[in-house]
Amino acid sequence: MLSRQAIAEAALDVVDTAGPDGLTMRALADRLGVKAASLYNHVSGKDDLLDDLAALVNAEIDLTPLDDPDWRRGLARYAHGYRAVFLRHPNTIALLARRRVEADRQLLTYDALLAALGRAGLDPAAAAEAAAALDYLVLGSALETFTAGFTRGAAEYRPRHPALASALEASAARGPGLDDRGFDLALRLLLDGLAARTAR
Amino acid sequence: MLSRQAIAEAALDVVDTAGPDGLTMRALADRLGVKAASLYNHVSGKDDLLDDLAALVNAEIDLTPLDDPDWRRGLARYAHGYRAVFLRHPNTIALLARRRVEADRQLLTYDALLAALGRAGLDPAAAAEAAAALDYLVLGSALETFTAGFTRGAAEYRPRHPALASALEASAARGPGLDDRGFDLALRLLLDGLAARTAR
DNA sequence: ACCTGAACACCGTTCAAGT
DNA sequence: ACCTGAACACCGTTCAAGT
Repeated sequence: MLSRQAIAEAALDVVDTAGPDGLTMRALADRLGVKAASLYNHVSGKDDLLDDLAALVNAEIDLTPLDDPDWRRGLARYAHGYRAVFLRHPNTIALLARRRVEADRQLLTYDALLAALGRAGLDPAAAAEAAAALDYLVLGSALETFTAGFTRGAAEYRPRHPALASALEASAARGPGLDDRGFDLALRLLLDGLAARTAR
Repeated sequence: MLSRQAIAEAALDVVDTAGPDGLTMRALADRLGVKAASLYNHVSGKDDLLDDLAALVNAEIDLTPLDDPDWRRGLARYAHGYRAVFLRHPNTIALLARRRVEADRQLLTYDALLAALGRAGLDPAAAAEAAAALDYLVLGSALETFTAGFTRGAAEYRPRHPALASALEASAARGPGLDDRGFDLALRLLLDGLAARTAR
């Protein structure tokens, strides 16, 4: 009944609902109807569990857009899908950040991305830089959610931080989704720039 | 002797040397030559302490480049300085991510950035998107350090992940600093794109 | 082979007691 | 006003004991 797979899935559930700090071995065991000590028959410790969790989240990333013959459209779709995964599981980011890339699935993801960048016309060194840039953008946008940081209304910021107030106000007038628009803007400019480079 | 300021500075020291998990109230008190319970005379709890820590790290960001009459150069320098701060304190990122922006100094930072983007010719809504994009890039690049994730050599990746192996190999031939180059690339393309927009 | 109870050294936090 | 010792409910992890 209990298995690495089942444990990882339950862990993702717990993190999604209870936050990064809510993922304790005891809470996880509870969700699985078992005692904390039992988990150690299947994972060597919490660190090992987090590796499984990273693999599980990574497996949700759709790689098929990378096969799109229109590489620009493919990369845009891939990046959006990549970001959507972490927006679905925002609590995992702080938990999984700065871990080494070891899961097979994760290596596969980077390999597919780099291959796609190569087919787009970038040499391997340039592809590495572009992949890093894409990674930064996706993870940064999922990590930070610019908007959520500002808890007060524009009017409250106005007296002491007028540029901030105007920006939040003007952005709200365009509707919600400043984070999405900021990401789209950066992604578009990045892909524009890459297209200009491959054209040369 | 003991003060919020002294506690926050000691906390940054502890985080830098002992990692995010190493920052415990007991370890922090130890470094200050005091008992853990004493800290609660100055901060209301660990969460309060992390707010101070966020403000302290944010205060290291140099805002003077934003006054540069050459806005493109100014934004580039600001972004590099911003990133340098988090590269100096990488352990703080996972700790401070996804917290609301409440410290005065942090609000000031965003206000100054948005004002600079306004002077560059962006309307407030566009400035907000550009600021978000810059934020994503800086935090993502500081969070992830693309290179550090791959612990094995290119040769080891080759059989199963050839594009990854080639990219790592070609990048290493250009010298270390793939993370810096990836960030520089994304920043350049982003600023190029913004310049094209303000020109219109 | 796998689950459990009990124990270990650790957390954050509270609070009465000291000075 | 501020520091301390002791205690609380919690951690991750180990291990002998059960089945």
